[in-house]
Amino acid sequence: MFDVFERYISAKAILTDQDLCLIRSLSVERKVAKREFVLREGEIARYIFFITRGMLRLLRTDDKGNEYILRFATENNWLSDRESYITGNPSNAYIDAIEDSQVLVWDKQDFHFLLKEIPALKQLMKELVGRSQIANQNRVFTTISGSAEEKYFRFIEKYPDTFNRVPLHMIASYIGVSRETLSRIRRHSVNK
Amino acid sequence: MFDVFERYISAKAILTDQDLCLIRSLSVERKVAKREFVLREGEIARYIFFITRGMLRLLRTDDKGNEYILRFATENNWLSDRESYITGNPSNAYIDAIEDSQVLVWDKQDFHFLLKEIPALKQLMKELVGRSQIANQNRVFTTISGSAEEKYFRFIEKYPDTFNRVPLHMIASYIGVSRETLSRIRRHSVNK
DNA sequence: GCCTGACAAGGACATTTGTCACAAAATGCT
DNA sequence: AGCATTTTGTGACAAATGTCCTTGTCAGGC
Repeated sequence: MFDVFERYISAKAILTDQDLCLIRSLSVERKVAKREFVLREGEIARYIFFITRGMLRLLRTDDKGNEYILRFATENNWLSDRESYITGNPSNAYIDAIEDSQVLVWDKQDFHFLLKEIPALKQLMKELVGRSQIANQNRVFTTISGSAEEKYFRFIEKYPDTFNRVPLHMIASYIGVSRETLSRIRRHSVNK
Repeated sequence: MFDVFERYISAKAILTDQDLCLIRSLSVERKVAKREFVLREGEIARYIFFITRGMLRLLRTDDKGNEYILRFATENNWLSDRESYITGNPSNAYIDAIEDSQVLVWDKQDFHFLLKEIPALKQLMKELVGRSQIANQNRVFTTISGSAEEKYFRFIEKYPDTFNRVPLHMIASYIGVSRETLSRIRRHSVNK
């Protein structure tokens, strides 16, 4: 399981064998079954995850119990609830697996230690934060502009792999429309 | 003008007089008139702004020419188009002033130099990036959940000061509804 | 192999929201 | 003060979307 991570990190940062060893020594390998939660609302996000296999999602619920997916995360991606992770406050989000998955887990303290010891890792994380800023900005724009139909097709265009792996109602929940609306959109676009 | 910044930065980071001098020496003071642009689509964001007075906005347009406001930025806030600033690609956003404003401007290269020279500044910017991640995440959630009415009242609750300073159609453009819808919401809520 | 639950689709209807057109009020500028 | 522009509100209508409900299919668990 760690070798997936090793390939990833070696392509993104220049690390010594010692660095890798250190990172590995503080990591925990974990399997997460489909529908299993690794973070629940009210808990504090003490861990950062790297997905080596499968797919997880970050989601929130409103007062009526509706789910809103904030992020799909697949292999070779990092995941945590940033808000709780950074602030140390109880999370208002959930993380669970959409497919049977395998993840590497680091404790926040340990990871912080790694960042201090391994500048290349720190640099990589910084780059990723920058990218996530950009992605979030673009998502905000996508979400406030355009119709449900546009959002749907933009999603397919941008995340074709994810689109083919998750049920439609989750895509509805990601773009912020009801699943019935998504059904309608699909029906109408068949005719075209 | 610089004294506003000085008060801000002194409250947020521990800097020596030399640090401050250095920061100041690389800054440019600039007035921005209401409706004046400091960044246009297609330009590269080479500067980072700190607002000492007034209010600016970051916005994008769609193919139909509709405006979507991504961010309101008031006194004591930093502003740039992160995407263009980070990637160096032409921006797909605009920045202009909503009120007559005063800003401090740093060239990207210069600012990068400052970050290298002044760890406390680097640390501060890192914190701000973290907060913007959280804010963006929350905005995505707010935007995909709830009705126009909910979004409107959540905006007022969250940004009462901004609400009182900007025209309503800009709030509509921020939360992603038409201004007519906002008018309706206001009319109905008067009766309550 | 059967049964349950998850998933997708569809119809019917209510509600929300967008669009267009116009008017009133407020504001800024000279 | 007077004029132009901006801002806000409103009505009428169409379109989009949500909600509730039923149905059918399919896959996984036992």
